[in-house]
Amino acid sequence: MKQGLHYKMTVRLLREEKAFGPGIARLLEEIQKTGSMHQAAKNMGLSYSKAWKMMKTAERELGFALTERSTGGREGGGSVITQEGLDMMARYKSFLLDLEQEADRLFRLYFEKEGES
Amino acid sequence: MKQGLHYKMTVRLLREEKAFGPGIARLLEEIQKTGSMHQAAKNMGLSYSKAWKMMKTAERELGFALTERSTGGREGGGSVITQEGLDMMARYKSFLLDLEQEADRLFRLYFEKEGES
DNA sequence: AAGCGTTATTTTTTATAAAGAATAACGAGG
DNA sequence: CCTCGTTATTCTTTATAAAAAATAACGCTT
Repeated sequence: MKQGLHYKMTVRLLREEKAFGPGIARLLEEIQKTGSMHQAAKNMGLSYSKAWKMMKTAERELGFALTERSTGGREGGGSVITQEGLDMMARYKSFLLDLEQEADRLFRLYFEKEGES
Repeated sequence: MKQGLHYKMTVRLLREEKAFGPGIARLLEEIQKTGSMHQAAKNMGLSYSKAWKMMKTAERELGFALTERSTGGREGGGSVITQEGLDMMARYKSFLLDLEQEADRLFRLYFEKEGES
């Protein structure tokens, strides 16, 4: 099938550097599911070291922890999302969802209507 | 000054590959100003070879020419935007402008209001 | 004490993107 | 026929990003 013209939008939050975007959002979702940053990275086809750096940068830029992480123990440890992390996830998701709705509308308006007056 | 939290949005049009985005949009603007793809690339700190590839890819994906380009002549040749190119520029710009307005509103709503009920 | 699977961190390797260099063609004008 | 500043194209080099590898620490369980 021949692909039609479409759009792709990405939204990132920044302070001095990248603080929150699609990558960290997805990572947090996977952490919620798995309880582990290691498994989360694996699930999204991302190297653990990259995931760890993303998390570190995001938390530094935001100024608060997105996850509470612990090492050791029977299961080796794990990660849980903090309350502030959950809050960020929710805000970002809402922001994106609402914006996508408008983007869809505008794309149709400017690229698919073909001036039917 | 310490940078506050803000957002950055990018919007691209695609078919199979990238067809139109901020790069090609800026390039076309500079071509309009200068009449030359060479000078346009230079103005935006882009290598000519990269600019040329962008143009080639964009036109192949869109299926029509964004610029009419000519070599030779006293001034060496140059590039002018086609009618369809102007049309794309206008649509993309409007799309982005309208969308940014909504994004600003939503960013304030979800990240700056802090729930004053 | 040993094992487990995690987080933490740095270093090395690989992959990808862009820049840069090099060459040719073009065509009006001198 | 020579010059000029473009476009056109490919190849090589450099820069950047990500992956991969290698250790270590951790703390619960056996």
